[in-house]
Amino acid sequence: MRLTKKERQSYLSQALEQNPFLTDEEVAKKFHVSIQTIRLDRLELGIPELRERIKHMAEKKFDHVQSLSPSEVIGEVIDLQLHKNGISLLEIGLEHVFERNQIARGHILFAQANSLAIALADWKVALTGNASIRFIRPVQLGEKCIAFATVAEAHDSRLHVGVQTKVQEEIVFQGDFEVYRVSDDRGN
Amino acid sequence: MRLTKKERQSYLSQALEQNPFLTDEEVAKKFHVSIQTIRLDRLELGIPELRERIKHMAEKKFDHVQSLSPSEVIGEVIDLQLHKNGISLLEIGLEHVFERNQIARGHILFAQANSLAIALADWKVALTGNASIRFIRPVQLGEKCIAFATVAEAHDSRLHVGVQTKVQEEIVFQGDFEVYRVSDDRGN
DNA sequence: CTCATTTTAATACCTAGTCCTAAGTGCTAG
DNA sequence: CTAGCACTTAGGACTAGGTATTAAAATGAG
Repeated sequence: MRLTKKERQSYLSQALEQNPFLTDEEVAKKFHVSIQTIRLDRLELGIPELRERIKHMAEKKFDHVQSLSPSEVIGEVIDLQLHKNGISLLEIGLEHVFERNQIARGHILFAQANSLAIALADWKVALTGNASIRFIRPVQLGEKCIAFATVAEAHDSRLHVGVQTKVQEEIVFQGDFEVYRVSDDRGN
Repeated sequence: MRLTKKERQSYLSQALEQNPFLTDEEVAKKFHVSIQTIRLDRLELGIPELRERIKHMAEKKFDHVQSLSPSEVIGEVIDLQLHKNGISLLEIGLEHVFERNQIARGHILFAQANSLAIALADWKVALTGNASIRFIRPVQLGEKCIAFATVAEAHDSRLHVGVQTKVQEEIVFQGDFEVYRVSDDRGN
């Protein structure tokens, strides 16, 4: 016997995570055991069969594509009063962090704040002009960031928005954004 | 007979595009024809079976996730002298722009500059502290952004980096980043 | 040696198909 | 009216990649 049951099962879940397209037969050969053993393993580990795995992936992708294109909205706007204030929520996931240390990349927090600031402007086309920002403490994987934006100054075609992002009452990010309006067909 | 063959086939491809998870049986009921008819239709239209459709979707998603996690590297670093200067290239694609007007979202340019600034620091863990930035002109879909970063000040654990992003000699973005070092196990 | 765990085997069944042959339906042109 | 054609439906055989169940081996530990 090569591996113990536990070892095999741990390798199995790894392998399927890395390549979900493997059939039971293929992994069975890899581990030099019978198909049935692999199936028992999957059963115990609660890993669904190939087709279900694939289906779930496809469903996720489908949801994703339907709901938000990757860069379109970072964070979920949960409250918004145009030209006044807004709140956006973002849970830091694996796709947001440095692999090495599980700390959220700066531009993710920036993107959340920036998106919110732009959403505050009730203009067809709004862009960011200047911004000055401060990353106060690193944000870890899994933390929920709540960005609070308030309009400090409002002009015809310019908005000054202050954004504070907190994790559990603790400020982690602060930024001032100057958002300006574009006259539709390109402008500025 | 409800629909002609052509009509049915056109609705069929539409329906499957909109919801690729439909089985032949389900659409057969929808169109009040037999399963065989639907299968003939798919054959003629070159539409693969449910499982293949789903698999292809999953594969696409998989490729995506494998190649670049959306936030990991924004822009391609083409030149880098640690603690001195660096250059990064980014071609604005569909995934970077507002749908409405094909202008690159601010945080994309920020992300490119931020990634480059952090790459300049030869530290295991480097994070952005403060930054002040200026979006000088909107960047359109398809434009190639070249970010030039130079270190203005270098201390033990802090780096001041200036970044200028240009599209064909024209400055579109400017930022000053303060990058700081973290003593490995979390720190700061 | 014996007992429990682990592994393998064998069988029936499932879904969502493919591929193939055959037969039925509806309409049109001679 | 009927032969011919396009279209539709039906049926059977086979497929992959399983589930679920039962049963028999193999193996290791006490």
